[in-house]
Amino acid sequence: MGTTQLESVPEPKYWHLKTVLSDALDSEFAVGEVLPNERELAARFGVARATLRQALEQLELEGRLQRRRGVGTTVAPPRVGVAVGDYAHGWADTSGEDSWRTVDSVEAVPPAAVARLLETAPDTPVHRVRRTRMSHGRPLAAELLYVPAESVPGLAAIETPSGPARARAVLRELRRLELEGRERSVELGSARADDAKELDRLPGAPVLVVTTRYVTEGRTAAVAVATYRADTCRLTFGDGAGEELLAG
Amino acid sequence: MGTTQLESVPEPKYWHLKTVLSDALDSEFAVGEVLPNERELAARFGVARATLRQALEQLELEGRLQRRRGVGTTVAPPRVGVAVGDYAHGWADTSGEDSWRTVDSVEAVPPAAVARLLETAPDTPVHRVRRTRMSHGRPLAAELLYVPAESVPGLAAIETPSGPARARAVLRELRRLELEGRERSVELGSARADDAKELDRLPGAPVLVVTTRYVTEGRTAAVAVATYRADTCRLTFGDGAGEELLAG
DNA sequence: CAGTGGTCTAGACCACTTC
DNA sequence: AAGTGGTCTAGACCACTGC
Repeated sequence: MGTTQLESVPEPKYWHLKTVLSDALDSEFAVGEVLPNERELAARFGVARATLRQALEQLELEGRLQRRRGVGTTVAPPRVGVAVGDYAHGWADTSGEDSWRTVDSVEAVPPAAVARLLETAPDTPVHRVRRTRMSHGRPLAAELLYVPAESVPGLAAIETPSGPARARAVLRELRRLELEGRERSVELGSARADDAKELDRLPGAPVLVVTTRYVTEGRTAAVAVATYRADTCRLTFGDGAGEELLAG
Repeated sequence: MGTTQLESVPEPKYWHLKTVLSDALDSEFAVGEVLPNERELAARFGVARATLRQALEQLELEGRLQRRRGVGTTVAPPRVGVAVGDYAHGWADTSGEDSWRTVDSVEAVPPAAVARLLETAPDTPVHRVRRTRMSHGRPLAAELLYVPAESVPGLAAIETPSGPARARAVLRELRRLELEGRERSVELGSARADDAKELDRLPGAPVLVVTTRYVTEGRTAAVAVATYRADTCRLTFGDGAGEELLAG
């Protein structure tokens, strides 16, 4: 009766390590503070560096740590609440601390999955506008906005065919459409090389992929695929009633 | 002039491996098919098993593969589109292929973050209803619903204090409230041990954490924290206009 | 340049599922 | 008992940052 089933299911070392580190972060470290390097931490806990890294990886995934090659591991600030889909009525570049930066626009054939949403034939090129979402000077998200030519009929063919000016022209035309609704999905992905670069992360970094389908007159006017840094972002979706407590 | 800068930025082996495997999955494997085991794959590609595993991990994160200890690695079906927040008006257990299963309810002190949202004092116990969301017989999500006593005043104190019957009683009372709105956030997390068990995954598995705050009469009526399997789920958010193409 | 995190190896053993 | 994926080790070298 006295046998209390101690450690009959021993948890993995890296899991226990993660708990210990997590508690230490709460009590002994301030946001921004740098941790001892991996080799020292591993030695201090008496584990191999790979095991220690497994624990750090989890904590980074949860947004508790930030690791940068050549620099070190620092305590991350709490995740930012990022409102998706509340940037006023469409595609305006807002200003201030949280804003979209329009990069450029090119003609391109969208990936098959996007073409399906756009209801265009698989090889039809469309306008592809690249934007970056910044907050307090740091990149939050990289977005590719796919716009079929039919959605922006007013676009003069003579204008410059690519680059930032073209991108703004596409957005300007898009803003004239009346939206009937939006449809969104969120899933986990890993950053492609180009997105990773914009997000200041390594390729393969975990991202939240937000796919938005904009509907007008029963058609799909445009499709946006935005990849948000999963380590730093908490996506918030309001439905208009009341202040956004969650966005805190 | 002829020097075309080949491989001046060599990509990591596991990254290249991932690409190769991903292509192979598209062209040579069917959904549900089992791959050769890790030791053999590693040998076949001439890399260490750890390196191969790094590639497999990424593919699993992207929902391309499913790995089960003692069984093997299989090709995963495309992610399910899961509608969050469309289960008809509140907390009804829907039936059919996609449904919530109410597990139980206990009195418990919510985590600090939840207490803050509920606007209750940190140590106030509340009703905690546990539910599981199933689709086609497989677990999609595990949810903890926190309901302050004030939100369900009609709850008779004499009823059984915990268990499934109590859980249903709480939900029944909750359904009488008129909701003014909902506020949602989505972020990446890793499964706690208890959630992992319900989701049929190992602890630490990547999950999408959906936090919902239900508002009524300016107050927070309840807070739900649902953890969805990130490997199998794509969360969809409609806003009511038109069919859900993304839910595919 | 020194110091950091990122990649990679070649092994070992463990936990779990299946037969 | 055999076979799978999961954990862990002790090393090595690479890529990047900052002084």
